[in-house]
Amino acid sequence: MTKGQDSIDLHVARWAALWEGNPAFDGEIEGAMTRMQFILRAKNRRDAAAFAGQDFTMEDYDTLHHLMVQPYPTEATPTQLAEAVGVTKASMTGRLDRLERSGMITRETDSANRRRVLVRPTRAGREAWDKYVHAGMRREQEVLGALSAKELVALNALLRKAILGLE
Amino acid sequence: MTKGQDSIDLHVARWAALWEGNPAFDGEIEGAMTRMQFILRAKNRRDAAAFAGQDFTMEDYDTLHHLMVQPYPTEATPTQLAEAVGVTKASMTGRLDRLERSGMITRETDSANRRRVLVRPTRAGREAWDKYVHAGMRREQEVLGALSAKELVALNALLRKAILGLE
DNA sequence: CAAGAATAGTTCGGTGACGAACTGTTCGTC
DNA sequence: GACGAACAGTTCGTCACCGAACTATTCTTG
Repeated sequence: MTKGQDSIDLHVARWAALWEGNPAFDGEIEGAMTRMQFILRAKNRRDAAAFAGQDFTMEDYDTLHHLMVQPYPTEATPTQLAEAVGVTKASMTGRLDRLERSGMITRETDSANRRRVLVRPTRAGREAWDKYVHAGMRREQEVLGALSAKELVALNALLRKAILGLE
Repeated sequence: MTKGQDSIDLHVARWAALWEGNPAFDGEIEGAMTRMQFILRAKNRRDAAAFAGQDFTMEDYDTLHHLMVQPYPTEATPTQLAEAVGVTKASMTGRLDRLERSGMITRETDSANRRRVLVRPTRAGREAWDKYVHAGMRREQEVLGALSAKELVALNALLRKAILGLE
């Protein structure tokens, strides 16, 4: 690869050639979206490899993780978890079924509002999370490892601005 | 939301509190990854909405799109497409089946290497792509709409650096 | 040049996600 | 305080995806 160019530069250049002179195409937008996708995919591949061939899956960890990091840690409802994780309530039911079956969480109907269900991690759940969280953070740091602390701050500033435009 | 803070700031602050004093946790890394996920999710939701309730699905478009933007446009193998799109070859077989059934592409075994299959868009395929590509770009521009041209360049510079560290 | 390794694509079985429909509970309001 | 709307969670049917096994070619090498 030419120095200073990544594979997405090629992709964008190729596409730009098809759109020559058309102002509707913005290579910087296309590049930014594609690059973010690329980076997240790299992270996901690493995660998948780390959990491959185990009984404790990436989804299990993902759900457990969001449970541990909730505003009121160690307690959340299925709907809250579904939103945090980014899946539907129906999918969350399935995920919680599995976690409950393997003894990682408990489900208890909230006595104050009997429609709600309170999900809590068990001791085994906490331990499973604790076992994997460090390696998970290490993988995240790996994929962004080329950036200095200052650059990371700058990156977050830009991303934050984009998000504020959406919220 | 406090001025200048996005929802991910809250998420990171909450998590940081759990890790107080532990240098293994880096809020900037966590923030950057979570924000990229957030932005791509926003894009994906918009795309899903645009294709909802139609016969022509988001996956159909996705596949067709990568076919049109290949190095040799209008011709690619299933494996190339699978890698470009980010699914397995098995999944790509299914996607191509559907596109072929609906007359968007043709499959022809390469006479020079009869293991390979050459995928090409039909006229209908090109037209379908053309119909959706503009709106798709508009959606991408929407989710990054808060950023100026300069900021987009800066964003790409940072992301590029991260990717070069991975490639 | 024959036999085994590598490659391209497909088939198959299983899993997780989704939207829609359903059950049970609580809220709102007249 | 009764009844319809809203809400929380689950169930159900369908669909796309994945890894592994399989078929058919082509490459390699002794």
